[in-house]
Amino acid sequence: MHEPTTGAAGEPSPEDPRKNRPAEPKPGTAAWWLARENEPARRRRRRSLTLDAVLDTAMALLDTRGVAALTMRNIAEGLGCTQASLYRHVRNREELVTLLIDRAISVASSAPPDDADWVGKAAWSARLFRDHLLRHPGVASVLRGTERLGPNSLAGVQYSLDLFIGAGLSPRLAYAAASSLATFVIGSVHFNLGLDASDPKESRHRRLLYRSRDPAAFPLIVQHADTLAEVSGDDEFEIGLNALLTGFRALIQSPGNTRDQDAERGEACSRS
Amino acid sequence: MHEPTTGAAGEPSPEDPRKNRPAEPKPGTAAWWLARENEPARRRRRRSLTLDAVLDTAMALLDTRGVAALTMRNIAEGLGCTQASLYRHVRNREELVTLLIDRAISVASSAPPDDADWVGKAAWSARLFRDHLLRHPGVASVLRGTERLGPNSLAGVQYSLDLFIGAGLSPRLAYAAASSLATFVIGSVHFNLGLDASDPKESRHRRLLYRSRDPAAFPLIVQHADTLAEVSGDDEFEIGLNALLTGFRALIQSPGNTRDQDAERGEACSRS
DNA sequence: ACCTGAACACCGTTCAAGT
DNA sequence: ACCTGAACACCGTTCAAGT
Repeated sequence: MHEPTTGAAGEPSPEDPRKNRPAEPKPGTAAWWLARENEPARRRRRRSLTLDAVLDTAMALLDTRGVAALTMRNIAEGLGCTQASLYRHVRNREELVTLLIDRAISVASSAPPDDADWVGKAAWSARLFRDHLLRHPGVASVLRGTERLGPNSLAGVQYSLDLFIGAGLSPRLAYAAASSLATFVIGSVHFNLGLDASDPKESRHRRLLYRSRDPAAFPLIVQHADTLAEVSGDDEFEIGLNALLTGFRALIQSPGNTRDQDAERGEACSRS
Repeated sequence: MHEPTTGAAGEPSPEDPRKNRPAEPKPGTAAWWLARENEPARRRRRRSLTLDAVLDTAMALLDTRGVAALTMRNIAEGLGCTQASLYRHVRNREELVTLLIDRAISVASSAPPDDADWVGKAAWSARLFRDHLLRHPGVASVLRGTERLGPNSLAGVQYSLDLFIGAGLSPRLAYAAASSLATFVIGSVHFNLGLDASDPKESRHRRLLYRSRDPAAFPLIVQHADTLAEVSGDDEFEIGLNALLTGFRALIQSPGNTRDQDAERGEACSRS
Protein backbone atom coordinates (compact mmCIF):
# COMPACT_ATOMS: atom_id res chain seq x y z
CA MET A 1 0.00 0.00 0.00
CA HIS A 2 2.14 2.83 1.28
CA GLU A 3 -0.32 5.61 0.74
CA PRO A 4 0.75 9.24 0.37
CA THR A 5 1.37 10.84 3.73
CA THR A 6 -0.92 13.84 3.58
CA GLY A 7 -4.27 13.49 1.88
CA ALA A 8 -4.05 16.93 0.36
CA ALA A 9 -5.77 15.93 -2.84
CA GLY A 10 -9.26 15.60 -1.44
CA GLU A 11 -9.72 12.31 0.42
CA PRO A 12 -9.59 9.94 -2.52
CA SER A 13 -11.30 6.81 -1.21
CA PRO A 14 -13.61 7.38 1.78
CA GLU A 15 -14.37 3.70 1.95
CA ASP A 16 -12.05 0.81 1.33
CA PRO A 17 -14.03 -1.87 -0.54
CA ARG A 18 -11.70 -4.59 0.71
CA LYS A 19 -12.22 -4.18 4.40
CA ASN A 20 -15.64 -3.80 5.87
CA ARG A 21 -15.21 -1.23 8.62
CA PRO A 22 -16.55 2.14 7.56
CA ALA A 23 -13.64 4.60 7.18
CA GLU A 24 -12.32 5.26 10.66
CA PRO A 25 -14.02 8.19 12.40
CA LYS A 26 -12.24 11.48 12.86
CA PRO A 27 -10.60 11.89 16.28
CA GLY A 28 -12.71 13.93 18.68
CA THR A 29 -16.08 13.10 17.16
CA ALA A 30 -18.69 11.18 19.11
CA ALA A 31 -18.24 8.21 16.79
CA TRP A 32 -14.55 8.18 17.55
CA TRP A 33 -14.96 8.23 21.31
CA LEU A 34 -17.57 5.48 21.10
CA ALA A 35 -15.51 3.25 18.83
CA ARG A 36 -12.50 3.71 21.07
CA GLU A 37 -14.41 2.48 24.11
CA ASN A 38 -15.91 -0.54 22.41
CA GLU A 39 -12.58 -1.81 21.14
CA PRO A 40 -11.72 -3.79 24.27
CA ALA A 41 -8.04 -3.86 25.10
CA ARG A 42 -6.30 -4.75 21.91
CA ARG A 43 -3.66 -2.20 22.55
CA ARG A 44 -1.95 -1.47 25.79
CA ARG A 45 -1.60 -4.93 27.30
CA ARG A 46 0.07 -3.57 30.40
CA ARG A 47 3.39 -3.59 28.52
CA SER A 48 6.34 -1.45 29.44
CA LEU A 49 5.14 1.36 27.21
CA THR A 50 1.61 2.52 28.05
CA LEU A 51 -0.68 5.09 26.51
CA ASP A 52 -0.61 7.03 29.75
CA ALA A 53 3.16 7.25 29.64
CA VAL A 54 2.99 8.53 26.08
CA LEU A 55 0.48 11.20 27.04
CA ASP A 56 2.45 12.15 30.13
CA THR A 57 5.63 12.89 28.24
CA ALA A 58 3.66 14.58 25.48
CA MET A 59 2.05 16.83 28.08
CA ALA A 60 5.40 17.65 29.66
CA LEU A 61 6.83 18.43 26.26
CA LEU A 62 3.93 20.72 25.42
CA ASP A 63 4.25 22.58 28.69
CA THR A 64 7.99 23.03 28.70
CA ARG A 65 8.83 23.54 25.03
CA GLY A 66 5.60 24.58 23.37
CA VAL A 67 3.46 23.25 20.58
CA ALA A 68 6.23 23.38 17.96
CA ALA A 69 8.18 20.79 19.94
CA LEU A 70 5.23 18.42 20.28
CA THR A 71 6.68 15.97 17.81
CA MET A 72 6.45 12.23 17.52
CA ARG A 73 10.23 12.13 17.47
CA ASN A 74 10.55 14.26 20.59
CA ILE A 75 7.93 12.23 22.45
CA ALA A 76 9.73 9.03 21.54
CA GLU A 77 13.03 10.50 22.65
CA GLY A 78 11.52 11.50 25.97
CA LEU A 79 10.29 7.93 26.42
CA GLY A 80 13.52 6.36 25.29
CA CYS A 81 11.86 4.43 22.50
CA THR A 82 11.62 4.82 18.76
CA GLN A 83 8.96 6.90 17.09
CA ALA A 84 7.42 3.90 15.41
CA SER A 85 6.53 2.45 18.80
CA LEU A 86 4.16 5.34 19.47
CA TYR A 87 1.88 4.19 16.69
CA ARG A 88 1.04 1.11 18.68
CA HIS A 89 -0.73 3.29 21.25
CA VAL A 90 -2.08 6.00 19.02
CA ARG A 91 -3.37 5.91 15.48
CA ASN A 92 -1.74 9.16 14.45
CA ARG A 93 -0.70 12.55 15.77
CA GLU A 94 -4.20 14.00 15.63
CA GLU A 95 -5.50 11.25 17.86
CA LEU A 96 -2.68 11.88 20.31
CA VAL A 97 -3.51 15.58 20.42
CA THR A 98 -7.19 14.86 20.92
CA LEU A 99 -6.47 12.66 23.91
CA LEU A 100 -4.00 15.20 25.21
CA ILE A 101 -6.53 18.00 25.09
CA ASP A 102 -9.13 16.18 27.12
CA ARG A 103 -6.50 15.28 29.65
CA ALA A 104 -5.41 18.91 29.91
CA ILE A 105 -8.92 20.10 30.73
CA SER A 106 -9.04 18.50 34.15
CA VAL A 107 -9.25 21.67 36.18
CA ALA A 108 -12.98 22.01 36.87
CA SER A 109 -12.55 19.66 39.79
CA SER A 110 -11.13 22.51 41.84
CA ALA A 111 -13.18 23.74 44.78
CA PRO A 112 -16.16 25.93 43.85
CA PRO A 113 -17.00 28.91 46.07
CA ASP A 114 -19.91 27.61 48.06
CA ASP A 115 -21.41 30.83 49.34
CA ALA A 116 -21.76 32.52 45.94
CA ASP A 117 -24.92 32.41 43.84
CA TRP A 118 -24.98 30.63 40.49
CA VAL A 119 -23.71 33.68 38.60
CA GLY A 120 -20.81 34.03 40.98
CA LYS A 121 -19.99 30.35 40.66
CA ALA A 122 -20.11 30.46 36.88
CA ALA A 123 -17.87 33.50 36.79
CA TRP A 124 -15.46 31.88 39.20
CA SER A 125 -15.26 28.70 37.15
CA ALA A 126 -14.76 30.64 33.94
CA ARG A 127 -11.90 32.61 35.47
CA LEU A 128 -10.37 29.43 36.84
CA PHE A 129 -10.51 27.81 33.43
CA ARG A 130 -8.99 30.86 31.78
CA ASP A 131 -6.18 31.09 34.30
CA HIS A 132 -5.43 27.44 33.76
CA LEU A 133 -5.15 27.93 30.02
CA LEU A 134 -3.04 31.04 30.36
CA ARG A 135 -0.65 29.11 32.54
CA HIS A 136 -0.43 26.39 29.88
CA PRO A 137 -0.21 28.25 26.58
CA GLY A 138 0.76 25.11 24.73
CA VAL A 139 -2.53 23.52 25.66
CA ALA A 140 -4.46 26.60 24.65
CA SER A 141 -2.76 26.79 21.27
CA VAL A 142 -3.80 23.25 20.44
CA LEU A 143 -7.32 23.49 21.79
CA ARG A 144 -9.19 24.56 18.68
CA GLY A 145 -11.40 22.51 16.50
CA THR A 146 -11.76 19.35 18.42
CA GLU A 147 -14.99 18.53 20.10
CA ARG A 148 -15.44 18.43 23.83
CA LEU A 149 -16.70 14.94 24.34
CA GLY A 150 -13.92 13.35 26.33
CA PRO A 151 -14.39 12.40 29.99
CA ASN A 152 -12.86 15.56 31.39
CA SER A 153 -14.75 17.80 29.02
CA LEU A 154 -17.97 16.02 29.91
CA ALA A 155 -17.26 16.60 33.58
CA GLY A 156 -17.23 20.30 32.82
CA VAL A 157 -20.50 19.99 30.94
CA GLN A 158 -22.07 18.07 33.82
CA TYR A 159 -20.96 20.75 36.27
CA SER A 160 -22.32 23.57 34.11
CA LEU A 161 -25.61 21.81 33.50
CA ASP A 162 -26.01 21.36 37.23
CA LEU A 163 -25.35 25.04 37.78
CA PHE A 164 -27.55 26.46 35.05
CA ILE A 165 -30.44 24.03 35.44
CA GLY A 166 -30.34 24.71 39.15
CA ALA A 167 -30.59 28.40 38.36
CA GLY A 168 -33.76 27.79 36.39
CA LEU A 169 -32.73 27.31 32.77
CA SER A 170 -34.12 24.51 30.66
CA PRO A 171 -31.65 21.69 29.88
CA ARG A 172 -31.42 22.90 26.33
CA LEU A 173 -30.63 26.47 27.27
CA ALA A 174 -28.33 25.35 30.06
CA TYR A 175 -26.30 23.33 27.58
CA ALA A 176 -26.14 26.16 25.08
CA ALA A 177 -25.16 28.59 27.80
CA ALA A 178 -22.39 26.31 29.03
CA SER A 179 -21.10 25.84 25.49
CA SER A 180 -21.17 29.56 24.79
CA LEU A 181 -19.28 30.28 27.95
CA ALA A 182 -16.61 27.70 27.14
CA THR A 183 -16.35 29.05 23.61
CA PHE A 184 -15.84 32.55 24.91
CA VAL A 185 -13.22 31.55 27.47
CA ILE A 186 -11.18 29.53 24.99
CA GLY A 187 -11.53 32.18 22.32
CA SER A 188 -10.36 34.93 24.63
CA VAL A 189 -7.29 32.93 25.54
CA HIS A 190 -6.55 32.28 21.88
CA PHE A 191 -6.49 35.98 21.16
CA ASN A 192 -4.06 36.77 23.91
CA LEU A 193 -1.78 33.99 22.82
CA GLY A 194 0.66 35.68 20.47
CA LEU A 195 1.18 38.75 22.61
CA ASP A 196 3.78 37.54 25.09
CA ALA A 197 1.15 38.15 27.77
CA SER A 198 1.08 41.71 29.10
CA ASP A 199 4.23 42.90 27.43
CA PRO A 200 4.37 46.58 28.38
CA LYS A 201 5.76 47.43 24.96
CA GLU A 202 2.75 46.02 23.19
CA SER A 203 0.37 48.62 24.62
CA ARG A 204 2.68 51.41 23.48
CA HIS A 205 2.95 49.97 20.01
CA ARG A 206 -0.78 49.63 19.75
CA ARG A 207 -1.20 53.28 20.73
CA LEU A 208 1.26 54.31 18.04
CA LEU A 209 -0.53 52.18 15.48
CA TYR A 210 -3.98 53.49 16.36
CA ARG A 211 -2.75 57.08 16.32
CA SER A 212 -1.10 56.79 12.95
CA ARG A 213 -4.17 55.44 11.16
CA ASP A 214 -5.89 57.41 8.43
CA PRO A 215 -8.42 59.62 10.26
CA ALA A 216 -10.73 59.59 7.27
CA ALA A 217 -11.04 55.80 7.30
CA PHE A 218 -10.78 55.16 11.04
CA PRO A 219 -11.93 58.34 12.82
CA LEU A 220 -12.97 56.68 16.07
CA ILE A 221 -9.82 54.59 16.32
CA VAL A 222 -7.63 57.67 15.91
CA GLN A 223 -9.77 59.74 18.26
CA HIS A 224 -9.74 57.20 21.09
CA ALA A 225 -6.32 55.70 20.38
CA ASP A 226 -4.99 56.14 23.89
CA THR A 227 -8.08 54.67 25.51
CA LEU A 228 -8.25 51.66 23.19
CA ALA A 229 -4.57 50.87 23.60
CA GLU A 230 -5.01 50.61 27.34
CA VAL A 231 -7.72 47.95 27.24
CA SER A 232 -6.09 44.69 28.27
CA GLY A 233 -7.05 41.13 27.53
CA ASP A 234 -8.18 40.81 31.10
CA ASP A 235 -10.50 43.80 30.72
CA GLU A 236 -12.00 42.38 27.57
CA PHE A 237 -12.54 39.04 29.22
CA GLU A 238 -14.22 40.47 32.30
CA ILE A 239 -16.55 42.67 30.29
CA GLY A 240 -17.54 39.87 27.93
CA LEU A 241 -17.95 37.40 30.76
CA ASN A 242 -20.16 39.82 32.64
CA ALA A 243 -22.28 40.48 29.57
CA LEU A 244 -22.77 36.77 28.90
CA LEU A 245 -23.84 36.06 32.46
CA THR A 246 -26.15 39.06 32.51
CA GLY A 247 -27.72 37.70 29.36
CA PHE A 248 -28.15 34.26 30.89
CA ARG A 249 -29.84 35.76 33.91
CA ALA A 250 -32.22 37.70 31.69
CA LEU A 251 -33.04 34.43 29.97
CA ILE A 252 -34.25 32.99 33.24
CA GLN A 253 -36.51 35.90 33.98
CA SER A 254 -38.25 35.56 30.64
CA PRO A 255 -40.95 32.92 29.98
CA GLY A 256 -39.75 29.45 29.10
CA ASN A 257 -37.20 28.66 31.76
CA THR A 258 -38.36 25.26 32.97
CA ARG A 259 -39.99 24.20 29.71
CA ASP A 260 -38.30 24.35 26.34
CA GLN A 261 -40.17 26.94 24.35
CA ASP A 262 -37.45 28.36 22.13
CA ALA A 263 -37.99 31.63 23.91
CA GLU A 264 -34.34 32.46 23.46
CA ARG A 265 -34.54 33.28 19.80
CA GLY A 266 -35.51 36.76 18.62
CA GLU A 267 -35.95 37.86 22.21
CA ALA A 268 -33.48 40.71 22.48
CA CYS A 269 -32.17 40.93 18.96
CA SER A 270 -35.27 42.45 17.41
CA ARG A 271 -34.48 40.73 14.15
CA SER A 272 -36.43 42.72 11.62
CA MET B 1 25.06 31.14 9.25
CA HIS B 2 22.46 28.57 8.32
CA GLU B 3 20.60 28.55 11.58
CA PRO B 4 18.44 25.61 12.66
CA THR B 5 15.05 25.73 11.03
CA THR B 6 12.76 25.60 14.02
CA GLY B 7 13.74 27.44 17.17
CA ALA B 8 12.35 24.70 19.36
CA ALA B 9 15.08 24.99 21.94
CA GLY B 10 13.92 28.24 23.49
CA GLU B 11 14.82 31.25 21.33
CA PRO B 12 18.57 31.19 21.78
CA SER B 13 19.65 34.75 20.98
CA PRO B 14 16.90 37.39 21.22
CA GLU B 15 19.25 40.10 20.05
CA ASP B 16 22.01 39.84 17.51
CA PRO B 17 24.88 42.02 18.75
CA ARG B 18 26.21 42.48 15.22
CA LYS B 19 23.23 44.17 13.69
CA ASN B 20 21.46 46.99 15.42
CA ARG B 21 17.80 46.35 14.72
CA PRO B 22 16.06 44.85 17.71
CA ALA B 23 15.01 41.28 16.93
CA GLU B 24 12.32 41.49 14.28
CA PRO B 25 8.81 41.78 15.76
CA LYS B 26 6.43 38.87 15.68
CA PRO B 27 3.97 38.94 12.75
CA GLY B 28 0.58 40.31 13.75
CA THR B 29 1.75 42.49 16.61
CA ALA B 30 1.40 46.25 16.49
CA ALA B 31 5.16 46.61 16.23
CA TRP B 32 5.16 44.37 13.19
CA TRP B 33 2.44 46.27 11.36
CA LEU B 34 4.17 49.56 12.11
CA ALA B 35 7.59 48.37 11.01
CA ARG B 36 6.12 46.97 7.84
CA GLU B 37 4.60 50.33 6.91
CA ASN B 38 7.72 52.36 7.61
CA GLU B 39 9.93 50.16 5.46
CA PRO B 40 9.29 52.06 2.22
CA ALA B 41 9.23 49.84 -0.85
CA ARG B 42 12.30 47.71 -0.64
CA ARG B 43 10.37 44.71 -1.77
CA ARG B 44 7.82 44.51 -4.48
CA ARG B 45 9.29 46.84 -7.07
CA ARG B 46 6.39 46.23 -9.45
CA ARG B 47 8.15 43.09 -10.68
CA SER B 48 6.40 40.23 -12.36
CA LEU B 49 5.83 38.51 -9.05
CA THR B 50 3.97 40.71 -6.57
CA LEU B 51 2.94 40.21 -2.96
CA ASP B 52 -0.68 40.48 -4.01
CA ALA B 53 -0.25 37.67 -6.47
CA VAL B 54 1.31 35.50 -3.78
CA LEU B 55 -1.56 36.19 -1.41
CA ASP B 56 -4.13 35.62 -4.14
CA THR B 57 -2.93 32.15 -4.96
CA ALA B 58 -2.44 31.37 -1.26
CA MET B 59 -6.04 32.38 -0.66
CA ALA B 60 -7.28 30.25 -3.54
CA LEU B 61 -5.27 27.32 -2.26
CA LEU B 62 -6.67 27.71 1.24
CA ASP B 63 -10.21 27.85 -0.04
CA THR B 64 -10.05 24.97 -2.46
CA ARG B 65 -7.73 22.49 -0.73
CA GLY B 66 -7.72 23.49 2.92
CA VAL B 67 -5.12 24.52 5.42
CA ALA B 68 -3.03 21.35 5.04
CA ALA B 69 -2.33 22.29 1.43
CA LEU B 70 -1.28 25.86 2.26
CA THR B 71 2.35 25.13 1.59
CA MET B 72 5.16 27.27 0.28
CA ARG B 73 5.76 24.64 -2.36
CA ASN B 74 2.12 24.58 -3.43
CA ILE B 75 1.90 28.35 -3.55
CA ALA B 76 5.01 28.49 -5.68
CA GLU B 77 3.63 25.84 -7.97
CA GLY B 78 0.42 27.78 -8.36
CA LEU B 79 2.43 30.84 -9.33
CA GLY B 80 4.77 28.97 -11.64
CA CYS B 81 7.84 30.01 -9.71
CA THR B 82 10.16 28.35 -7.25
CA GLN B 83 9.51 28.31 -3.54
CA ALA B 84 12.59 30.35 -2.80
CA SER B 85 11.12 33.27 -4.74
CA LEU B 86 8.32 33.60 -2.22
CA TYR B 87 10.77 34.65 0.45
CA ARG B 88 11.44 37.86 -1.42
CA HIS B 89 7.88 38.98 -0.71
CA VAL B 90 7.36 37.44 2.68
CA ARG B 91 9.72 36.87 5.56
CA ASN B 92 8.38 33.44 6.42
CA ARG B 93 5.22 31.38 6.41
CA GLU B 94 3.83 32.96 9.56
CA GLU B 95 4.02 36.40 8.00
CA LEU B 96 2.23 35.12 4.93
CA VAL B 97 -0.55 33.66 7.05
CA THR B 98 -0.88 36.88 9.03
CA LEU B 99 -1.33 38.91 5.85
CA LEU B 100 -3.70 36.30 4.50
CA ILE B 101 -5.91 36.45 7.54
CA ASP B 102 -6.40 40.18 7.43
CA ARG B 103 -7.19 39.94 3.76
CA ALA B 104 -9.76 37.24 4.41
CA ILE B 105 -11.65 39.39 6.93
CA SER B 106 -12.96 41.84 4.37
CA VAL B 107 -16.64 41.11 4.76
CA ALA B 108 -17.86 43.85 7.11
CA SER B 109 -18.23 46.12 4.12
CA SER B 110 -21.47 44.37 3.23
CA ALA B 111 -24.67 46.36 3.52
CA PRO B 112 -25.95 46.83 7.06
CA PRO B 113 -29.70 46.70 7.71
CA ASP B 114 -30.54 50.35 8.03
CA ASP B 115 -33.89 50.15 9.77
CA ALA B 116 -32.71 47.96 12.68
CA ASP B 117 -31.60 49.35 16.02
CA TRP B 118 -28.02 48.93 17.21
CA VAL B 119 -28.67 45.51 18.71
CA GLY B 120 -30.19 44.30 15.49
CA LYS B 121 -27.28 45.67 13.49
CA ALA B 122 -24.72 44.05 15.77
CA ALA B 123 -26.50 40.71 15.58
CA TRP B 124 -26.73 40.98 11.81
CA SER B 125 -23.03 41.75 11.46
CA ALA B 126 -22.08 38.93 13.77
CA ARG B 127 -24.15 36.46 11.76
CA LEU B 128 -22.68 37.78 8.54
CA PHE B 129 -19.17 37.32 9.85
CA ARG B 130 -19.94 33.83 11.08
CA ASP B 131 -21.49 32.79 7.76
CA HIS B 132 -18.45 34.11 5.96
CA LEU B 133 -16.14 32.02 8.13
CA LEU B 134 -18.28 28.92 7.79
CA ARG B 135 -18.12 29.28 4.03
CA HIS B 136 -14.34 29.51 4.23
CA PRO B 137 -13.30 26.88 6.77
CA GLY B 138 -9.67 27.18 5.77
CA VAL B 139 -9.64 30.80 6.86
CA ALA B 140 -11.35 29.98 10.12
CA SER B 141 -8.92 27.20 10.92
CA VAL B 142 -5.98 29.55 10.57
CA LEU B 143 -7.55 32.49 12.38
CA ARG B 144 -6.37 31.86 15.90
CA GLY B 145 -3.66 33.61 17.82
CA THR B 146 -2.85 36.50 15.60
CA GLU B 147 -3.93 39.95 16.56
CA ARG B 148 -6.55 41.92 14.72
CA LEU B 149 -4.62 45.00 13.79
CA GLY B 150 -4.51 44.81 10.00
CA PRO B 151 -6.49 47.26 7.86
CA ASN B 152 -9.47 45.00 7.33
CA SER B 153 -9.63 44.03 11.00
CA LEU B 154 -9.44 47.68 11.96
CA ALA B 155 -12.32 48.45 9.64
CA GLY B 156 -14.38 46.02 11.65
CA VAL B 157 -13.28 47.67 14.88
CA GLN B 158 -14.17 51.10 13.52
CA TYR B 159 -17.61 49.86 12.50
CA SER B 160 -18.25 48.30 15.89
CA LEU B 161 -17.04 51.34 17.79
CA ASP B 162 -19.37 53.49 15.76
CA LEU B 163 -22.26 51.20 16.57
CA PHE B 164 -21.64 50.75 20.28
CA ILE B 165 -20.58 54.32 21.03
CA GLY B 166 -23.64 55.49 19.16
CA ALA B 167 -25.71 53.23 21.37
CA GLY B 168 -24.33 54.93 24.44
CA LEU B 169 -21.32 52.90 25.57
CA SER B 170 -18.06 54.57 26.53
CA PRO B 171 -15.23 54.10 24.01
CA ARG B 172 -13.55 51.71 26.40
CA LEU B 173 -16.61 49.55 26.87
CA ALA B 174 -17.47 49.76 23.19
CA TYR B 175 -14.05 48.41 22.29
CA ALA B 176 -14.26 45.61 24.83
CA ALA B 177 -17.74 44.72 23.66
CA ALA B 178 -16.63 44.60 20.04
CA SER B 179 -13.66 42.43 20.93
CA SER B 180 -15.78 40.08 23.00
CA LEU B 181 -18.25 39.71 20.20
CA ALA B 182 -15.51 38.95 17.67
CA THR B 183 -13.95 36.47 20.07
CA PHE B 184 -17.25 34.68 20.49
CA VAL B 185 -17.98 34.53 16.77
CA ILE B 186 -14.56 33.17 15.87
CA GLY B 187 -14.59 30.75 18.77
CA SER B 188 -17.98 29.38 17.86
CA VAL B 189 -16.80 28.75 14.31
CA HIS B 190 -13.68 27.02 15.59
CA PHE B 191 -15.77 24.59 17.56
CA ASN B 192 -17.92 23.62 14.64
CA LEU B 193 -14.91 23.10 12.45
CA GLY B 194 -14.14 19.42 12.80
CA LEU B 195 -17.71 18.25 12.52
CA ASP B 196 -18.24 18.17 8.76
CA ALA B 197 -20.89 20.84 9.28
CA SER B 198 -24.31 19.46 10.17
CA ASP B 199 -23.58 15.84 9.48
CA PRO B 200 -26.81 14.09 10.43
CA LYS B 201 -24.85 11.14 11.76
CA GLU B 202 -23.00 13.26 14.27
CA SER B 203 -26.14 14.09 16.25
CA ARG B 204 -27.01 10.40 16.47
CA HIS B 205 -23.54 9.50 17.64
CA ARG B 206 -23.59 12.21 20.27
CA ARG B 207 -26.91 10.88 21.56
CA LEU B 208 -25.43 7.40 21.84
CA LEU B 209 -22.40 8.73 23.62
CA TYR B 210 -24.38 10.80 26.09
CA ARG B 211 -26.70 7.91 26.81
CA SER B 212 -23.92 5.44 27.46
CA ARG B 213 -22.16 7.59 30.05
CA ASP B 214 -21.84 6.50 33.65
CA PRO B 215 -25.02 7.82 35.33
CA ALA B 216 -23.21 8.15 38.63
CA ALA B 217 -20.61 10.51 37.19
CA PHE B 218 -22.74 12.32 34.61
CA PRO B 219 -26.37 12.12 35.78
CA LEU B 220 -27.62 15.20 33.94
CA ILE B 221 -25.90 14.27 30.70
CA VAL B 222 -27.49 10.83 30.72
CA GLN B 223 -30.86 12.17 31.78
CA HIS B 224 -31.05 14.81 29.05
CA ALA B 225 -29.04 12.95 26.41
CA ASP B 226 -31.64 13.30 23.68
CA THR B 227 -32.13 17.00 24.29
CA LEU B 228 -28.43 17.80 24.41
CA ALA B 229 -27.67 15.84 21.27
CA GLU B 230 -30.15 17.93 19.33
CA VAL B 231 -28.57 21.28 20.13
CA SER B 232 -26.79 22.42 17.00
CA GLY B 233 -23.90 24.79 16.55
CA ASP B 234 -26.34 27.33 15.18
CA ASP B 235 -28.47 27.09 18.31
CA GLU B 236 -25.49 27.60 20.54
CA PHE B 237 -24.37 30.57 18.54
CA GLU B 238 -27.75 32.26 18.58
CA ILE B 239 -28.20 31.79 22.30
CA GLY B 240 -24.73 33.04 23.14
CA LEU B 241 -25.01 35.97 20.74
CA ASN B 242 -28.31 36.96 22.27
CA ALA B 243 -26.91 36.74 25.79
CA LEU B 244 -23.93 38.90 24.90
CA LEU B 245 -26.06 41.59 23.32
CA THR B 246 -28.50 41.53 26.22
CA GLY B 247 -25.55 42.04 28.51
CA PHE B 248 -24.27 44.96 26.45
CA ARG B 249 -27.66 46.61 26.57
CA ALA B 250 -27.78 46.20 30.34
CA LEU B 251 -24.38 47.90 30.47
CA ILE B 252 -25.83 50.97 28.82
CA GLN B 253 -28.70 51.21 31.26
CA SER B 254 -26.35 51.14 34.23
CA PRO B 255 -24.42 54.24 35.39
CA GLY B 256 -21.24 55.05 33.51
CA ASN B 257 -22.21 54.80 29.90
CA THR B 258 -20.81 58.03 28.53
CA ARG B 259 -18.02 58.40 31.06
CA ASP B 260 -15.50 55.70 31.84
CA GLN B 261 -16.17 54.64 35.41
CA ASP B 262 -15.22 50.98 35.36
CA ALA B 263 -18.83 50.26 36.17
CA GLU B 264 -18.64 47.05 34.20
CA ARG B 265 -16.61 45.17 36.77
CA GLY B 266 -18.30 43.34 39.62
CA GLU B 267 -21.67 44.58 38.46
CA ALA B 268 -23.52 41.34 37.84
CA CYS B 269 -20.99 38.81 38.96
CA SER B 270 -21.32 39.44 42.68
CA ARG B 271 -17.72 38.46 43.18
CA SER B 272 -17.54 37.54 46.84
C1' DA C 1 18.53 43.28 -9.14
C1' DC C 2 16.01 39.43 -9.37
C1' DC C 3 15.28 34.43 -9.61
C1' DT C 4 16.78 29.41 -9.36
C1' DG C 5 18.78 24.70 -8.09
C1' DA C 6 20.12 22.33 -4.69
C1' DA C 7 20.73 21.50 -0.29
C1' DC C 8 19.83 21.39 5.04
C1' DA C 9 17.34 20.08 8.88
C1' DC C 10 13.42 18.80 10.00
C1' DC C 11 8.36 16.51 9.81
C1' DG C 12 4.43 12.19 10.13
C1' DT C 13 3.90 7.60 8.79
C1' DT C 14 4.82 2.84 7.21
C1' DC C 15 6.74 -1.78 7.07
C1' DA C 16 9.74 -5.53 6.60
C1' DA C 17 12.72 -7.43 9.72
C1' DG C 18 14.32 -8.60 14.19
C1' DT C 19 13.68 -10.62 19.15
C1' DA D 1 3.58 -10.23 20.53
C1' DC D 2 6.12 -6.43 20.72
C1' DC D 3 9.70 -3.21 19.20
C1' DT D 4 13.24 -1.34 15.81
C1' DG D 5 15.91 0.45 11.63
C1' DA D 6 15.36 2.32 7.72
C1' DA D 7 12.97 4.29 4.45
C1' DC D 8 9.21 7.30 2.01
C1' DA D 9 7.12 11.49 1.01
C1' DC D 10 6.70 15.43 2.53
C1' DC D 11 7.79 20.19 5.20
C1' DG D 12 10.08 25.52 5.88
C1' DT D 13 14.17 27.90 5.01
C1' DT D 14 18.75 29.24 3.22
C1' DC D 15 22.34 30.41 -0.06
C1' DA D 16 25.69 30.21 -3.53
C1' DA D 17 25.22 30.54 -8.21
C1' DG D 18 23.13 32.00 -12.37
C1' DT D 19 21.01 35.74 -15.64
